[in-house]
Amino acid sequence: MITIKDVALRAKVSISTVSYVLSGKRPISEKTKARILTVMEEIGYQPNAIAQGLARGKTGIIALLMSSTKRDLGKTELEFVNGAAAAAHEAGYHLVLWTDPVETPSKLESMGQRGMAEGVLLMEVTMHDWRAEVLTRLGIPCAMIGRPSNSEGYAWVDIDFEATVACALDALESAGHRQLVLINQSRKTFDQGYGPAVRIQESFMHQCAKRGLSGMTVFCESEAKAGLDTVRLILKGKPKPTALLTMNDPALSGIMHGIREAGLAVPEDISVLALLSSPAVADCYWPPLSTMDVPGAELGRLGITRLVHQIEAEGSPPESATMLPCTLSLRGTTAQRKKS
Amino acid sequence: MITIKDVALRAKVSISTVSYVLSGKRPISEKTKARILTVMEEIGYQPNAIAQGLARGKTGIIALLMSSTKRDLGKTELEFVNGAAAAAHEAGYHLVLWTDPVETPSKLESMGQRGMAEGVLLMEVTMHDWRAEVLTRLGIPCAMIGRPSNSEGYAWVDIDFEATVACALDALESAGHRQLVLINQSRKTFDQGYGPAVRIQESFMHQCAKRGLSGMTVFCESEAKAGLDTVRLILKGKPKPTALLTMNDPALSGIMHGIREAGLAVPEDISVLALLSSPAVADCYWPPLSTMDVPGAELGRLGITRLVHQIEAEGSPPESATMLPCTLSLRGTTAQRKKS
DNA sequence: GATTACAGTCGAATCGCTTCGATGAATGGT
DNA sequence: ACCATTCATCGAAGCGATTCGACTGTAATC
Repeated sequence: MITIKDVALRAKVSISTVSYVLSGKRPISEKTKARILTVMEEIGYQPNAIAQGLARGKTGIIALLMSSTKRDLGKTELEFVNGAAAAAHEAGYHLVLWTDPVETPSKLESMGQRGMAEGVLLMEVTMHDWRAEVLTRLGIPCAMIGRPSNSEGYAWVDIDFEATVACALDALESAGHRQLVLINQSRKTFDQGYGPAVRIQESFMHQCAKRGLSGMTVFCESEAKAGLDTVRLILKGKPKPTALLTMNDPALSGIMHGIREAGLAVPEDISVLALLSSPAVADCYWPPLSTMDVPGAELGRLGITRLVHQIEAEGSPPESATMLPCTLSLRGTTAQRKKS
Repeated sequence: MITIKDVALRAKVSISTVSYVLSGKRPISEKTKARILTVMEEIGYQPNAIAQGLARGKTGIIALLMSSTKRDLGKTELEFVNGAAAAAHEAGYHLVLWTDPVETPSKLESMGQRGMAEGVLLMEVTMHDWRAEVLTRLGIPCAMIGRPSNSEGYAWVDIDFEATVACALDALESAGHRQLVLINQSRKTFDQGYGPAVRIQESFMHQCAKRGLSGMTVFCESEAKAGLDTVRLILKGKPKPTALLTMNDPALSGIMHGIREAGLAVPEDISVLALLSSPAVADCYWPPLSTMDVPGAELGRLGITRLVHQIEAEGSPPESATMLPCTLSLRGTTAQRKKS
């Protein structure tokens, strides 16, 4: 391994001088600087990141903590990761993946206190998530993608669920729809306090009431079969909905099939709008789904930005929390309500 | 920060004794050991990973190098990551994501030589990938998911394309299909030497010839619209295929739609088998797609296993390279050829 | 012409831990 | 009773950087 010592020896200067050339924290004459730089080039010197980490007490590593409950990442989570990785890189940090489930505070402590990561970005945050609290107590900077019910004083970014629902309802309402059903994720997911499931449902109920729309919600396991069953039940019900909002990508195929099975056409007889989905999913269907797309990459980026702020401006309060709305993409599954 | 020194002071032993308790590399009396362990517990000591890394010259970090060409990961790549992350954790390593594009050897060198990662796992390997070569020259252990044309002497795991194609053709042939078309990815992807695109096509042509099947191949951009165009062209052609094999998930929706548009029913009139796909994608369609699923997670795990072997058994030759076949899932888009 | 001020450089301490060699005490064989 | 082991422990030297204080000239100030 080529060390700073080799450079110093060969350039006939002291180690510290080499270091100052690198950091620029003290003036070094142009002549010396040029000589040192040349030597570095010649012997291919690269400062050792670990040693730097030890010496200056910062490692340049950010941990991405995923899966408090779920084991695998989905398409959307993946976008968080992509966005976060890009942003971390731009901010000069490495991103390490912590995928091991963190069930207990002490486990989190043992991961955090080992000094590898300067900060932690939390994903899949639930309503009663304790991780940010534990980390903060340990003095480890952290930020969240998503937020717990008590998010006061923490750094986070999240989807603006209220705005997302508002946007979805605007579109549907102006197309004449009055009878709506929201197909949420499973009851279990909801009860576990999964933020999107809880907040979308809350906003939906609240806004339907305010607008005088008939809005029902149902839970549905995340798989095609469950979607089929759910939709059968819905279409058997009394006031048939003219539009379905879904929060459950894995169930979509069953849902779409169930609708057709009932002899209904999409979007002529019934509209379908997938919330918190993505273009990639939308394009799997025919007609392509109308969706409200999660700004995954942006959330990832923003999460890192917030975290880096926490790390570098220690002491100062977190930057203002940010909520990003999903963007509406009307494709082929939404239409004006049929005058029947 | 609580250091080993604090533990030593409080337990009235030397620093080295504490270290030996932790590593077990020298015998320590039960009494002393117990006392030290107690102190650690009391003051909540956690060894500093960075300092350990510096001192023993190994960091416990593995880098996952993605996106030499593509910018974002897809579903399958995602599974690699998941599998790799899990395996890395089990082997006691951290996984850091290197997402910045590595266009030049020197860029790779500068990343690698900084001593942060002990080894590198390469993803999205193309036929003429130079990264493994560069890393090997630098003495940095590496392994690949996928393989270049000259894979001799490197550690890699890959899909067994030959077996995958064989399995697919077995299924189709025994269902009476003789006229096949393979819809590959784009010509550009193929020309860039993307392994799966090249090898599947090779195997397909070769095996069709051997079996006396009529096998054509076409390129198709990775988007729904291109799929539609491609399928229109195919169905206009002379000897109409009775089965389509696809290697292009993003184009699938267009392909499926194009078939229906031509008045054909799947699977009655024409079978569709998606190669290198996944259940999640299959379930988006109706009927659910028959697929050959990539064992993504296993490949990720195996890649890490190979890499860890490289790291820990330095000098010894790489373990035998492994190829895993995709598994056939017959769902709703394949059927016996219609006797017309 | 003595004084102050920097620019430019060096040496040594430090970060938290591992590990080698040395030391002293206890054990065992004869 | 003596020498050779083995056990348990300590001190000190790294690992590869950063950074503080000190030192040496040379230029500017009064």
